[in-house]
Amino acid sequence: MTTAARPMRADARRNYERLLAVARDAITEHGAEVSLDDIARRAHVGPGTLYRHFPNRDALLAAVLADWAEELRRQGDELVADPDPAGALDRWLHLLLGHLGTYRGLAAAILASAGDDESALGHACQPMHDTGRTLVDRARTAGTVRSELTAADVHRMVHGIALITENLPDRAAAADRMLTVLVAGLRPPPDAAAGH
Amino acid sequence: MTTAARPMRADARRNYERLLAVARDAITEHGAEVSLDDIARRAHVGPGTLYRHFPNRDALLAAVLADWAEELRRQGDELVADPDPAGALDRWLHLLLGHLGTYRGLAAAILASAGDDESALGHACQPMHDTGRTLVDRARTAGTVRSELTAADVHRMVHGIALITENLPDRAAAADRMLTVLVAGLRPPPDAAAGH
DNA sequence: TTGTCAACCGGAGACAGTCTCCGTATTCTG
DNA sequence: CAGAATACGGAGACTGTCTCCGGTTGACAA
Repeated sequence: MTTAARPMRADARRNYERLLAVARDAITEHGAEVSLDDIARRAHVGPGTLYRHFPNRDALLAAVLADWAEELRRQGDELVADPDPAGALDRWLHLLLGHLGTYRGLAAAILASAGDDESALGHACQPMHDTGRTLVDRARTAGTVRSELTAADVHRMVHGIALITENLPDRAAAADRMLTVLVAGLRPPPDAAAGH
Repeated sequence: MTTAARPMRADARRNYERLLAVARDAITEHGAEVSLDDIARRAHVGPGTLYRHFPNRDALLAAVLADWAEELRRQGDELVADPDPAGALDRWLHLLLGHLGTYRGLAAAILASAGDDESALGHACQPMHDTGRTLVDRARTAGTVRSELTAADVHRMVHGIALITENLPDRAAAADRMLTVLVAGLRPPPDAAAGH
């Protein structure tokens, strides 16, 4: 309909794959803010070639994260099928936080791209946001999440935890402590349903 | 002892003041990541002059934030004097979050400088961190904050909230919702002291 | 195989930002 | 007012982003 007018030329496909592989390594090693020209150099390709295949950093990130996002979507779908709203949400938040720790700078990039229709990364993360919305909404309906909270609020907070812990020496432990606080704080205050 | 070998030369003092004033405006308008060369230009001063007075962005930020930090310290001291540990901490976190919203990029800058002895900004924020530590420690001792949490954890989370809300259209409201979650989540689980 | 052309490559270079070096200018001091 | 101490400022080195376009390569038909 819109794309795939013709299969890629062989050299183009080669370069595309090579760039993707190099980018994955570079981002693993140096975080999501690694120099793009550097990736091009490491892939033995001119900057023009990189920018032709990936118009901007977001697009490259989105391509690198394709599997990542797919895995998250899959696991999210399982949780959506889980009959326990509170437990499923809890596990989802842990899952999400773990995934956000995969690369440095990832949470910041996703946060910045959220809600931007132009952003390839934003598009790539849509399933993730959808899953979150489903789980949060369901939990709120079940009364295990404060009524005033948006699904976006909750996701944003998880991203925030990833953000503020990513340079800590005891990252995982600190992130865990904070997520515990978040999960506990999500619940409505005990006397919320009592009054009136 | 260490500093103030001699009063500043008149032209130096003039430039210093002018840079500070221009920087305050620029940061208010464009956030903490505004171009330093641009600040120099606006102050009708060469980049060299700016960098002589403020060796790096942190130093400039620290100077701009001097009043800000002092005000926070003052209000923090009042809260330290408050006999109610839980209430004082609650008010402190609100206060802190409000202050962190003063300039865009502020929370990120402070977060990055925290625990760096070389950083002028880190040094400028020391009183803020001290106040936080006092209030959190006291509240934890009083049993209104989970025992596993560090004062740094709590501060970091407030910074996180500032960070993730700073570009939202309904910043203040979202920040409020999230701080409510944080404050609620800080409390130990109801059955924590019961068992055993 | 060869010719043709659309598709693709790569790198020069424009632009913006950080930060330094050092010849020149200004201020202070006696 | 002269000399010394201090400060100025801008050229420019460096890094990173991103574009433009002359030259090259691969796909396909003849």
